[in-house]
Amino acid sequence: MHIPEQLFAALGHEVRLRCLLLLQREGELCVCELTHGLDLAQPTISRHLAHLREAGWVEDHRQGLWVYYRVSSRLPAWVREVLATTAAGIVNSAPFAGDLLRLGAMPNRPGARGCA
Amino acid sequence: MHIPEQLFAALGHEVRLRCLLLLQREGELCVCELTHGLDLAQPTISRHLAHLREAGWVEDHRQGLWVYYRVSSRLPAWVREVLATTAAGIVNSAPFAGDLLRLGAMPNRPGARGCA
DNA sequence: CCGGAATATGTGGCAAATGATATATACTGC
DNA sequence: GCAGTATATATCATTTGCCACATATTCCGG
Repeated sequence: MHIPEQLFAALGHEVRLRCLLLLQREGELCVCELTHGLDLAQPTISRHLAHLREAGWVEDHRQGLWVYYRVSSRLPAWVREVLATTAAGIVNSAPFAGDLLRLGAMPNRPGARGCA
Repeated sequence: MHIPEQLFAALGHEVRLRCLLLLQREGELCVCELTHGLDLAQPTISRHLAHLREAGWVEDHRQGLWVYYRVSSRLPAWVREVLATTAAGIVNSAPFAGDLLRLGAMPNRPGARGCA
């Protein structure tokens, strides 16, 4: 859909904004990484990811047991620019900076490194 | 306040986004100009302007009978950039383009031209 | 002080978002 | 097919947001 006010409505919730910031920075993350990074219950993360998915801001693809999310590849240029500007503007403040630290310190991350 | 998710939540409503876009383009507008541009009831506009004011997006000042609103001068640089990017991205699509046209065609506009 | 114009706020009802918890689904390895 | 892990969805209670309408407030001119 990509309706402008729906973009901001989606960003207008702390959990979704934190998720999108991590995805914008890391490129692609599975649900358990987001759950660990934000330190929230898994259903909470899944619900907000579903919200972002239905609004068209993220895409998901399953890979075995894990479902990976990333910022949608079909966004208008101005939307990508808004996301990038926002990420740069808030990445060093709470709670976003802490999310990145927690994610970086997460043990047994799945993915390319084959730790799981 | 300028808490990121509160800023975005304020934009997450069509009426408020349309108001903010007109303000971003025109610099300063009174309530009756916004009411005419969006073609909505005055209490609707006032209510959403109050929402934007409380979120920190706009400032108002009274000048006689009219109350003028403008984009707040104390927004962080990245927020102003998000707003400018958004405005440029959506200004040519509905309903935003129509709002600008209606505002431009409004008769008896108050302000510097002293028409009222 | 009074009437009228511009703007703001109060109220009631209702739809939608949220949070916490429980449960269902999808996949892997055996 | 079974057990276990990862993820998604259902449910319920609560809160929040919104709309339409009525009314209040602020200000100006006379």
